[in-house]
This record gives sequence, structure tokens and C-alpha cells, in this order.
Amino acid sequence: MDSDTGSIGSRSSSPDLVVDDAGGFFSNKMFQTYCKDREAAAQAMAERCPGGGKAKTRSELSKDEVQELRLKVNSRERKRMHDLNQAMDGLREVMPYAQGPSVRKLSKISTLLLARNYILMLSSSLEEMKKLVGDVYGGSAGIQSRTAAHPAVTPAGPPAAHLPLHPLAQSLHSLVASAPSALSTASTAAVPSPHSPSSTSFLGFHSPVQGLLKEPLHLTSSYRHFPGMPCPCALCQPLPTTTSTLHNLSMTK
DNA sequence: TAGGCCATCTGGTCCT
DNA sequence: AGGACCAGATGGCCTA
Repeated sequence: MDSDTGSIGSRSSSPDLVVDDAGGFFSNKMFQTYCKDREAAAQAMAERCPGGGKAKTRSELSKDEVQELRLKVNSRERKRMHDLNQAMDGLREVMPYAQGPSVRKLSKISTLLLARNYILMLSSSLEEMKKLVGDVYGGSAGIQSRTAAHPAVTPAGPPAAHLPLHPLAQSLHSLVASAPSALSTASTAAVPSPHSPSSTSFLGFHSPVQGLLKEPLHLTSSYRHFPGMPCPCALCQPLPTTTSTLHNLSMTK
């Protein structure tokens, strides 16, 4: 009857979720108020004739069969939403946003906006990095010879991953300090996120073409950048990288 | 208490 | 026909 064996709702505060015998998820109160007896009848019927027998049109279905069908559809929809929430959690995990028991989870809309902005910021940073690398290597001959040696790299420069981290971090720091504000200044258009105030530092900036790199980047107080000191912030880690470093960053409300 | 966020149910639509 | 997807409705929980 119920194929929903997915995870429990991702909502951090879902105290009234219970798992029924069939693996379905119901709110306690909804479960109580939502025709418990009818569900039992549907389950009993499902047990009696699990195969369903000959197909009937919907108008031919009995009340119990309609109810059973309804429960089945509900279960599928529930599973679909749980899968969606799982994907959303996966997205949250790779976001440069503090995670932990003391930190409220990003809302869905905040997660999506943050993800978009983060991607835009990374793209912008990558472009800037390419320019800087091009400047470092200077003459076109050098670049051409290197490019020939590494056919996969773009003429703009070798992949960032091939460079030592430190210069990269320095470049990023200078980039970050000099301008951008992809991550800051939540515009009035930003979705209000009262439950995750820190997220606003990443929300609401305009497209990189228009708004990126125009205002100082307001890193959270957790991301202090000191000259010569290794920096744990997300921006200073080689990309792509594991997200564990991001996970360890904690920002309390 | 209002507002935000969420899970769930439900009916409709589209696709296979 | 069945399933996936979507959007609206509803009600619960939490916070300012």
C-alpha cells in the first residue's frame, strides 16, 4: 500500500511526525483527526486483495477503494516531498553557511537564493582568478607554452587547482577585500528570513554582472582574515573541496 | 497575536 | 491507467 520508506521529514522541528506500520508519515493530530477508522479499513482491504484485481474506473470504485487510492496517492506525494527535502538538505550541506545544533536551518527559499548567489559569486571569483593568474604569468609566451603543455586549460590560465593555495587565498582575499559583495547587503528584495538571520549575508544581491563585486564583502565575524595566517573560511579553501570545512564553521544567532 | 515556514492533503494536468 | 508534477488549501509550530 505504501512505498514510502524514505527519510523522516527533514524539518528540524517535526515533533508530531509518526511513522505508521506501513511506513507512511502522518502528523499526530492529522492522524487522529483524519479518519483513522477509514485508513484502517483501507489497510484491511489492501491486505485482503493486495494485487488490486481487475482495474476499475474511478466511478466504479467503492468508497473504501477510493479511500485506499487516496491514501496511496498521498503516500506517493509525501515521499516525493521527502525526496525533495532530502535534496534541499543536500544543497544546504554544501552551502557556506554555518550548520549545527545551535544554528537554525536555512529555509527553503533562503537555501535556493543562497545557492544561486553562491554560484554567481564563485563564477565571478573564478573569472577574477583567471585574470590574476594571467597577470602573474605575465607574458603571452609563457602562457602559450603552458597552455600547450596543458591542452585542457583555457588560454586565460591554468586551472586554479594547479596553483598553490596560498597565492590563491591571497588573491581571493584581495579580491574580497577590495570589492565584492556578493554575499552582503541583502536588498529589500531579499526574502525575509527571520529565522536564519545569518543567511541574509548571502541573500539578495543582484546578479554578478550588475551587483556583484560592487560593495565590500561582509564576511561574518567568524571569518576574520589576517595577513599570513591560514584562513578556514570557505573562500580560502580550494574548490571544489569537501564541505566538511564549511560544516565546521559555526555561527550562532 | 501576527506572520513565516512547513508538512500534508487534494484535485488538476501532463506524460509514458 | 498510473505516476509525476504542480499549486491551492489547511492547520501546526515557532518567533518577534
